[in-house]
Amino acid sequence: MIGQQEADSIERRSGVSLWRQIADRILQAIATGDFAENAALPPEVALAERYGVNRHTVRSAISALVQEGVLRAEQGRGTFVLSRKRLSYPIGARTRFSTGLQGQTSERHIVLLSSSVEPASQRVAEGLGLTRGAEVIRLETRGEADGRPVSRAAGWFDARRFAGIDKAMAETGSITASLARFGIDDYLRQSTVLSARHADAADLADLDLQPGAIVLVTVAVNITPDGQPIQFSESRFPAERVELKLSAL
Amino acid sequence: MIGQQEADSIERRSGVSLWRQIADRILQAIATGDFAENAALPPEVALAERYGVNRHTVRSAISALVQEGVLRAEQGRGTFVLSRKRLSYPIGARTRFSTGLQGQTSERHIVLLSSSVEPASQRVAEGLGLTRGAEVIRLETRGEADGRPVSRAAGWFDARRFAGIDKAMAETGSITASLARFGIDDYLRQSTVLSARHADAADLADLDLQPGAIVLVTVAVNITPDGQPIQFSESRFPAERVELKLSAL
DNA sequence: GTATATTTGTCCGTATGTATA
DNA sequence: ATATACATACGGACAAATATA
Repeated sequence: MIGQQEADSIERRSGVSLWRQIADRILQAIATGDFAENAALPPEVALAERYGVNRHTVRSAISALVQEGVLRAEQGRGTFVLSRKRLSYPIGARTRFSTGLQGQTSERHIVLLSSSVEPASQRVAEGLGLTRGAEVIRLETRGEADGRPVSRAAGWFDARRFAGIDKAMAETGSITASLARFGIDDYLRQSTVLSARHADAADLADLDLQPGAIVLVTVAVNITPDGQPIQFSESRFPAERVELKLSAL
Repeated sequence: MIGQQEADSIERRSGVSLWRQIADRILQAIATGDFAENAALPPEVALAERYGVNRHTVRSAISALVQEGVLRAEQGRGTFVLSRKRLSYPIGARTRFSTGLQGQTSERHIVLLSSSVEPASQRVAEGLGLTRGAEVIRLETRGEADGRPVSRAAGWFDARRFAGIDKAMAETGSITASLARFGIDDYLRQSTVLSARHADAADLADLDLQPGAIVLVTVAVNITPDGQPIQFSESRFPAERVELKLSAL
């Protein structure tokens, strides 16, 4: 026999593009365990030879699977099979970062990335019941669990009522604890709007994602039990690592 | 002057790849209105000449923007700028398709695509409080608004309690009306788990999407007011057309 | 620490296929 | 039918990041 022929070989002019056939073969290999989770795929040139195509054709297949969140390619290192387990992040009347992930991770915390004072944009002003342009404090945070980023959030607060919350946040590492310093013992989620999109450049950097990754985006308003809006927020979650579990609001 | 030089020309060996620079230029052109919504972009060869690169480099840029949900390429026709308005689909204690979209669309309805009887899988059985393998009726539906698909759902019901719900659904075009025939006047959303992923081949066909599109996925259980589970469902929403608005559960 | 090899990323050019106008 | 425009595939060259000797 001259030349190894695989049982389920790729076919030219079959109506299905070569790169798609190769991508499906790789998916199959992952499903059957031929390529284990977190394991490195053979180099592109090796795959090209195995499937009898040009390296660029293999690259198209890999590129598609990177987009689909199955693989991760790292220049100079290799291409790896991603793991598929997700954290379940609860969203409900009392959405809190740390307590929500309890039991799912051995460690979790919030890092304050930056804070600033700025005039309220239209949507922030609406959410907080302020006039547009009123001063608000903006806190940029990242949530991490077991060393991996699981959320990236911007929170806005009325600068007059919550002057110094940036300092409180830096010291406590907790929104809940920071609000407590201002006499807020309890707060509720008033509204949440949820969407999904591809990660932009900032998301990629903040959440350590690969181009093509998906982020879940929540835009929310928190209020006191008696109905005063206290926080407007936009959060982004890497869809490959997090799912959102809606509980009673 | 030999050769037109644009003010903000693309730069080689600037650290940013040519295709990314071109993608950003296209984004900018859309933002400034140079390329209007739903308008066709110039052909690839024209863009290649405009930016002084090979056609493949333009293709890389376009490909990235298609992935990002900004453009839509149609073989033989052209490449088009997508519109960015989204429907806001409410999810809450009483999530209903038709009433939820009222006011946002002039027309909306549910199409029953298929129905079948099958043994309950593990997760369906758990959701409905049945034993695994118990007979369940599965309804496949698509929600459409103003002629465009906005959701694709599979719903499972206990086959003994809801025998004939497939027929009811075909006649009424409404889950709520169908359940009413079985004496269910009201039902509540017990749980919802939300995730996002790239559309697979079935999603692309069902929802009329382009490869690389994102779908929001909800897995939910509906119960009667006294707590009996009646429906397990998995719904997929095209993220480019729908956002989810969480209301009180 | 440095050179070398490995591996993925970018860009070009060419040819051909396929869908649409 | 013909032309247009996007899609696929190949081949080559070099750059950039990483791993290894």
